[in-house]
Amino acid sequence: MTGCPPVTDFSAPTRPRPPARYGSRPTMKDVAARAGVGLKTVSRVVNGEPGVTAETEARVRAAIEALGFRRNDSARILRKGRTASIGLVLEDLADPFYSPLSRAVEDVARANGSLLFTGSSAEVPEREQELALALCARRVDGLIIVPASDDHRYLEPEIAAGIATVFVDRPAGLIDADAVLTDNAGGARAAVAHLVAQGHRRIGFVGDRTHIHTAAERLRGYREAMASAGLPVSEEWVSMGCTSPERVRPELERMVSGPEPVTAVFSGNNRVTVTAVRVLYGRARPVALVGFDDFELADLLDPGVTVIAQDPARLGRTAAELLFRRLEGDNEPPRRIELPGRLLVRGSGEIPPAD
Amino acid sequence: MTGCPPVTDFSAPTRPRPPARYGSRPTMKDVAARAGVGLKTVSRVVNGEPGVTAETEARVRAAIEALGFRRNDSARILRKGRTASIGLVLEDLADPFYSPLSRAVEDVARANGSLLFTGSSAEVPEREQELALALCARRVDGLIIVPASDDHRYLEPEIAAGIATVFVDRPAGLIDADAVLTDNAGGARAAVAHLVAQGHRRIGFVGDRTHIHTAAERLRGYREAMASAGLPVSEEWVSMGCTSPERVRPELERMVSGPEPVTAVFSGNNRVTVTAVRVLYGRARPVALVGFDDFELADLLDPGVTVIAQDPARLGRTAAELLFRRLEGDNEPPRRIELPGRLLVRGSGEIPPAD
DNA sequence: CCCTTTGTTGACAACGTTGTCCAGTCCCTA
DNA sequence: TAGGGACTGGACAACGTTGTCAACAAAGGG
Repeated sequence: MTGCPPVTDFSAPTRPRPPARYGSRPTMKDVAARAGVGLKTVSRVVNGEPGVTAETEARVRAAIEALGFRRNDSARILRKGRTASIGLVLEDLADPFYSPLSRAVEDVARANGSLLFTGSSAEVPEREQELALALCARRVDGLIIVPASDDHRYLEPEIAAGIATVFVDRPAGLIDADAVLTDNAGGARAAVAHLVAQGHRRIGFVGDRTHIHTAAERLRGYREAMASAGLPVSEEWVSMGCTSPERVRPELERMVSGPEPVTAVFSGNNRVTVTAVRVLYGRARPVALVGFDDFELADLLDPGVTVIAQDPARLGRTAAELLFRRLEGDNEPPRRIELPGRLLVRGSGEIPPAD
Repeated sequence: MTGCPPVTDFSAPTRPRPPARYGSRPTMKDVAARAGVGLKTVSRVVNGEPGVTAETEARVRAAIEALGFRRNDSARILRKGRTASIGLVLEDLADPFYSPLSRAVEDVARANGSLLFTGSSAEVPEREQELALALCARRVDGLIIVPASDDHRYLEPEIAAGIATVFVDRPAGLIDADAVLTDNAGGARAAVAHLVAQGHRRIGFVGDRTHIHTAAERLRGYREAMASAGLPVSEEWVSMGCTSPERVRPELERMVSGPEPVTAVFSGNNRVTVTAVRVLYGRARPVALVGFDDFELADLLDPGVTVIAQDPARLGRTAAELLFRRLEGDNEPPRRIELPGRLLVRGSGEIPPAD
């Protein structure tokens, strides 16, 4: 963050690195020559295939050790067809929400003997496409994508060619594909119903851009819950497109101090919630708050923040498991799996209406 | 977390997935045949090499489009030697501390035209080795490792064979290799000096297992700062090996209520700090707290938590940049880069001594 | 009109591995 | 001693791409 120069320690020169020529690695042929056996025999030893005398195997292993040989998996992949790797395209690797998700995907991949390519789209549709297609060119066996774009037709040839694809957190656009989502509308309904149950009648909603699927769904849930409680919704209480703290803050100020001030706010995501805490906490007239998405330390604040928690690890695990089922030959039509959200009651959502 | 079954929506069957045979993808040969040109001409078009008529190129492109061809990078890699991919071995993908670090590494990789393999060691040394060697077998061009083991001699043949390797957050064990670290001892000294400056004389330290390099360094910094302030350290005030909240809690209780109670605590990492907040906040006799590592919302608590902040994004960026310099042929002897920590004053570290 | 130059194109080997298939060797039985 | 089975080892092609090099056509100069 700051411009402080790094403290660099040029320690005493030691073993100088060899010139790092790539082709200098020994191959099976070299091992075979050194061990005085055929090429295929080395292959057999390396892959633990049967049909090699203990004595021959020992000779081969000695040669491997001596030369520092390691099998070149690129060549192996080319020959075998399967790459034993999958790709994960996230919206933003730096967002902690995706940490448990990535980890869960990795665990499932590992259990299935696969390595994991990871990349961020940074919410830029072109970058998502570029990344996904680069992974396809590497011939990953499958792809797990948190969409940043609304149009995934570019993946059709890839899917047709057999690259299994599962979307997470948001559904695919314009193609019919597997998706694992949180029940956003249901979660939003639960959040609003909870506030209604505390006696609130004027409830605000602050959310992200409408074209983002999760944001739209949560808005829908909000409206449905208000409607089914028989409560009117003033458009003054709804604010979409709040992508940064600077946009959230004035909207909230307006809602709580207008002619018909809201007594409770339902915030549409993590970032909005944090800003809402900063704005709403410590006001003379307390405002109730329920947020969508849990965040670390939400329970340490005073009062704790009541939220609808998603389970990112479970999203990731479910998606990865579905992916590997597909890779094992499951040819059922595309499936949509919705995981429930959970209401975590911590205090901020239980503040009664001020009037 | 809960055992709720997912709500599965079997939507109407649509385009049934093709049998997903891997070998079914068209190759350059197929494209060449369809376009009525030679193999190499297709290669030229795909790679944007000069020497192809506009008319021929159009024919080739049409064939590519019609067949849904995409270059097989596995084969390309085998032929060219460079994989244009690097590996990142983390201690735990699910730890949010590594999110910005991963992202920074990814950004640098992307800028250098590389893809990123990611994996977690889960702090298990064998798993770190297994993962790192698997990445080497894939012939990644380079490796960035957050060590979980104390012995990295297993990497010597790989490094000798030209796989550039940079360690982050903790140095390599028993080999001489590039490392990018935070100045842990320096940060710890700054933390303790800050508490001393507030008038504290009995300061406790709670840290992770001693064999973890960062924990040991922070302990060293604590002792050095106490010594240079001329303050004695009772061993009652020092507690290492605190890996879980359950172990931290009793240690803290003991320190603040013993015969010589500490008036301030320096907590050795993120997780310890969070537990310390839970234990220490709201006590009748307030205890000052400075933590190593920043965490989200540390400023929202009351009082805000004073910390020594690392800059994980900068750690990642620096390591990745060093790695790519090595890949470009920088053969200088291994380097150790230490980045400074920053003291963020928020309140908890400025509580004066209670007595 | 022939020779050279320039520009376009394709045949072929190579990258390092694995699958197929055949040739030995050994031992056992007839 | 010959024949057969079981086991071990190796030659060779193939995976899909790119680098090398040579062939060929068109164009330009003498």
